[in-house]
Amino acid sequence: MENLINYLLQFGQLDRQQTELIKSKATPVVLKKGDYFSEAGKIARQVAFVNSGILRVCYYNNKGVEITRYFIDENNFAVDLNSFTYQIPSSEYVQAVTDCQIFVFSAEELKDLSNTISAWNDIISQITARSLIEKVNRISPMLAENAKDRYLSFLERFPQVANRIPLSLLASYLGITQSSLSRIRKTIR
Amino acid sequence: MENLINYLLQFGQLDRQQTELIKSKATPVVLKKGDYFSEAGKIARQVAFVNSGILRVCYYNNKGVEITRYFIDENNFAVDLNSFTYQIPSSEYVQAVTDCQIFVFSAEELKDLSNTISAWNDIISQITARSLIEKVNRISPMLAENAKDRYLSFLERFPQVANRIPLSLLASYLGITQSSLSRIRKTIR
DNA sequence: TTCGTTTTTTGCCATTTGGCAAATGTTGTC
DNA sequence: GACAACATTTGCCAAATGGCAAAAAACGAA
Repeated sequence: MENLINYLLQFGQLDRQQTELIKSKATPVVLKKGDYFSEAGKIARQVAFVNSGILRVCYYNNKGVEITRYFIDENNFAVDLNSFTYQIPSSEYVQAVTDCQIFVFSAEELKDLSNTISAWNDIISQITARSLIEKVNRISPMLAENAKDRYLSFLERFPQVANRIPLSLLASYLGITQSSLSRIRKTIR
Repeated sequence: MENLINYLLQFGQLDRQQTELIKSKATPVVLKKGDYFSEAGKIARQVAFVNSGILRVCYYNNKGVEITRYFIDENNFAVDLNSFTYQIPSSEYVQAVTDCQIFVFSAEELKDLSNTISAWNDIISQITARSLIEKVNRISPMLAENAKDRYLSFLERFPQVANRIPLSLLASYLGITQSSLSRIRKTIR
């Protein structure tokens, strides 16, 4: 769980006792490709830290088409914030794109950590803000780009992700059809 | 400043003394259409609460084209979070789209509030998270929609904004050219 | 009102992307 | 290896959007 601890230490000080406590609360879980970590319609009761593998967040739009909102790769937290924070039913799925190892925290465990570790809330809100800012910064420029540039930007930013996910999901993330993405790939080779 | 106080009260309890303190820290500022609240290259040192009018956040992409990332209308905070939080030079502009009245807080004033009002940090991180989630939720589905649907969604969500901003800026927000947006409008009338 | 400036609309054509279905390629299992 | 299941590529054509420049409309100042 060193990845998790190192990640947290970026955002604040934690002594040995505190990191041990955090480790003791983290439950390792293995997800097989295709498994869901959380599902639309249910209330998210857990937070995950991705230790290895790739998750994606997706939903079905009003035309019934499945849309991939974003991918979550190693050393990032995955949580349906809306659902988890306000304990309301989720509108999206969190699914394993590859086999994954994740560390799971329940709401109660997080509460315990919050009560025991004074810096915890601050660390968590920093992580929350940073990861949301990242999402906005990632998605926002895409609107102004054409499909090819969106694909190239993705390759540049996530070279290690692009070749581990099926083309259909990447196309859905980029907001284009898979045939278009396939054609774009051809023009690049 | 009742708008500001009511907005804050959504996120936590504040007694009379605390709300008076907050009001005493807020500096009213008037921006004329076109004025900048903050600029790329500079470090954001202030946070604004929009009391009336509309701001927009924009930047120039690698082709030199001006892109409008989002609009901020009444009863929302405006801040370049990246720049303000980490005190690094900003990469974007915050500009008044219409004449605006805003209430401004400096970093020092916020610090004072944080030191005096125990609930303050919690309120601020809730506001931060909620407004970021909103941005993500707003932008994210747009990628999967065509231009007409993006426009219709915008109208539905911000009917009171659409007719106060120039078509060119809205087009840039929607990720299309202004001629396209003009044509889309025609098909709707 | 009138003139000059800015914003929006329109025409024309090129380019991009989508839709659909068939063909091809890939992978894992027996 | 042979097969089934799944993923990717391709062909064909239609629809959506862009680029550019001119026309029309709206706006603001004198």
